[in-house]
Amino acid sequence: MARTIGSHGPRTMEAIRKAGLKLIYEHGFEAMSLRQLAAEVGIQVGSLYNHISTKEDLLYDLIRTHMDELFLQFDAAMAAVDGQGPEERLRAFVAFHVTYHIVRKREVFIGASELRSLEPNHYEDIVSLRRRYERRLIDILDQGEAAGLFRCGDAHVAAYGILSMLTGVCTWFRPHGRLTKEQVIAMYSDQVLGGLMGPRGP
Amino acid sequence: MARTIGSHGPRTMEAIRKAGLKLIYEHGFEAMSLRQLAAEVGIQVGSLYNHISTKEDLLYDLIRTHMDELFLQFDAAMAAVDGQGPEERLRAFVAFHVTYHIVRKREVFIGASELRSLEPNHYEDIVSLRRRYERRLIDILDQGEAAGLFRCGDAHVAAYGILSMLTGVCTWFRPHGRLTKEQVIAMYSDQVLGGLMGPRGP
Amino acid sequence: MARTIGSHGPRTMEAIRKAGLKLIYEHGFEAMSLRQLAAEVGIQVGSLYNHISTKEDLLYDLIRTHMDELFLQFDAAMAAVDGQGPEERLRAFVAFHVTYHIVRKREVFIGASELRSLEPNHYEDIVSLRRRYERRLIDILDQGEAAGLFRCGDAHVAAYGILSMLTGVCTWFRPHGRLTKEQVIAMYSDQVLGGLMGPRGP
Amino acid sequence: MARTIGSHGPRTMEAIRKAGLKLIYEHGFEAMSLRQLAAEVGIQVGSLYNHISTKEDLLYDLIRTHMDELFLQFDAAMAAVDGQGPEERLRAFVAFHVTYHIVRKREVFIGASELRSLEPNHYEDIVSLRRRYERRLIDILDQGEAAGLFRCGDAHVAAYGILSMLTGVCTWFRPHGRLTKEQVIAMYSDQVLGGLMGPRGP
DNA sequence: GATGAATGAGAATTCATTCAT
DNA sequence: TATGAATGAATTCTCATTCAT
Repeated sequence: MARTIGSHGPRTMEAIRKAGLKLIYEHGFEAMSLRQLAAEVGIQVGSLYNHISTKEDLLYDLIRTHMDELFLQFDAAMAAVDGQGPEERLRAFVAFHVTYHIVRKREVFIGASELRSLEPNHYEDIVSLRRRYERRLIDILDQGEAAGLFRCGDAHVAAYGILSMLTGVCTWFRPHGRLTKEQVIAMYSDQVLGGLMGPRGP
Repeated sequence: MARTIGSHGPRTMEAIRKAGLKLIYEHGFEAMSLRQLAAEVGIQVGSLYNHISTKEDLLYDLIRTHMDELFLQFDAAMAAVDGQGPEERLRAFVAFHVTYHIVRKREVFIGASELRSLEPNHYEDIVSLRRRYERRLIDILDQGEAAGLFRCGDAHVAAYGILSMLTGVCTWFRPHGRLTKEQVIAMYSDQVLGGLMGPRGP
Repeated sequence: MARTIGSHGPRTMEAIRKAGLKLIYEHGFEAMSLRQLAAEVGIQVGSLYNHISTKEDLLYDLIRTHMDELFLQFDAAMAAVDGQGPEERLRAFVAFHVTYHIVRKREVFIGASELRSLEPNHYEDIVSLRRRYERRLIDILDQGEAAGLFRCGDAHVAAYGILSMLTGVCTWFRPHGRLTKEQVIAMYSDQVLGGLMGPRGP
Repeated sequence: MARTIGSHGPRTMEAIRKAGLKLIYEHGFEAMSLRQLAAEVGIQVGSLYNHISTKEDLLYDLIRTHMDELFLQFDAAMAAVDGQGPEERLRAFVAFHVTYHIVRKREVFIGASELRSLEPNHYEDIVSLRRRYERRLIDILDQGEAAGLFRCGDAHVAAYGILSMLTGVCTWFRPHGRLTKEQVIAMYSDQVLGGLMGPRGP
């Protein structure tokens, strides 16, 4: 007998993506079995293959979609400070990055920790998108440096440091914890700005 | 850990640890098979069990050893600034943390990304060590805050941010890259100190 | 066979038979998947079942059709030498068999090598048709033996040998190769006739 | 718990080869599952992989071993007629080929019908051995033709015909059937020799 | 200590087939 | 008739682990 009633094609695919996101986040991509995934979705293992072509392909799909969304939301967020100075733009970047990494913490975590499991082509694709995103921050730092506002030392290294610091929130931030998202953003904005504009060492 | 006394026993165990470190770093713990490991060491799979009791046990051994080493070296490094002020101690912390994370980048990476694969007991053990290490930094921040030197907002969150930023070096730092380790330490020291002592936002 | 009446039904069924013939010849029946078959035809897998009832059923249909055609053409070919002597009839048999096995090499190949995959009933059906065909040759040999023309030793065994020899052409004959079909027929006629009428061993 | 008592390594491998030969002959390579094979041997499926590296590899091993044996026995058989004339050598060839194809009918059958399932490299390897074997017969025919004894028409085509005829015995010969192996050899020797030395067509 | 052969569970993937739309 | 999504059993192969030798 075929087909349980309900759950049409697109709906099933959406369920697979959702379940995949959850399970990969919780157990890691290698550790997640398609058995688990199918069970979570409520279909048979073989039925997965009506929607995905490969386990790796699901991973790529999730990460790629996340990267696309990242750029989409980034552009929207930065549009609000278009034409403004490097300080305002850096503050906007911090606010956006922290927000996105809190709201999409699972996508973000997977997108950073499971790259190893991508096929070479897919790997290259994602890595180049990540570089392009880093570049966005580096550009802001360069502008700030050019304007005599920031002292970065090295814009690339400063950017890596800032990104690492901000991205960390997806690890420890708890929605109803001691601090609100806004407080964290305020703190980290000060810390980042202070780091680039503050006093130099001994 | 199943360290067995014998003729070339310790030597073999050391080879297993070395190979395990390499393979787990390269492929991830789940993705590394004991067959690969045995091949890398140059023995048969079955022989591994004369030295380890479990695959998971090897992972725990590697991480635990790394944590012990971390504390050992931390204590040695901080002894040099014993009795000095928070700023000197924070600079010493930055220097130590960056150095360790560059030199032991594989241990550090595994110790952060493969915790998921530990048994509950082992997991708790390592996580509490990590918390204890974080605590060391938080203490410095607290002292700086108490002394009116630092404005952290929230010492825990500030510490997480600093740790994330500094730990990032194990991902991107290349020994013969554009910047030396010392330059990176100088930059990040300024950035961290500036972040805590610099101007506040709008 | 599940030939369904309809608009482009027969055309689709013909396409399925053609594609099936090709794929089974190339990969073997077990190795051919219905997915491959559907793709070759240009429809979806499920749609195949509007035309066939079973994978095995398609195989039987192909082989059975081939056997029917074999007898049809055999009768037509032998009608031309009706009433003539065993030698002429044997030459006609050789010419017919070689021709058919060159022209229909895929059907012939499948009809010999994929019998194993037929259901018991279908298997019996085809095997009995094959025996009936062999019988046609044995009859000719018997007549030649009775007429004092041939010395077969054992008509069955002689027939098996002749059939094997002639059937072999479907394996190695290439349409534009060194020899024409007519040359092969001439050679093999001589060889077969010589074998039955030639000198006896030591 | 590991290992059932008995059945050491080489013995197990021999059992696998024997069971593989039987099952592939009976069901075909594609249709034989490793489940079946393991069950026939009396071990678990996974244990097969202590002895073979791949299902295809087992097939290659069986066929390659058969080809090696074929040449070994061929050389031994032909040594007995070394230095004799083409007629004696052809009779020896017929006797050898028929005998081998009766005694090793399963190896022979597999070696002809399952080539499709070999990897390209393995396929090439076996096909070239088969060509080399055909060459042995062609050489005899060429010598007979040169000596004015045989009229082949085309030595290659004649050889293919002879090989097909003789090889056929592995399909229909039954050890305790109507004819003994010796009778079949005698008949086919006459038929082959007659075919090459007998009268030419109309 | 090392080896090689075993286990049994589990991996991803493919298969023929069904059927509501 | 065709489609797409489902089933459930089967496929080859890999895994960590055990243990007699």
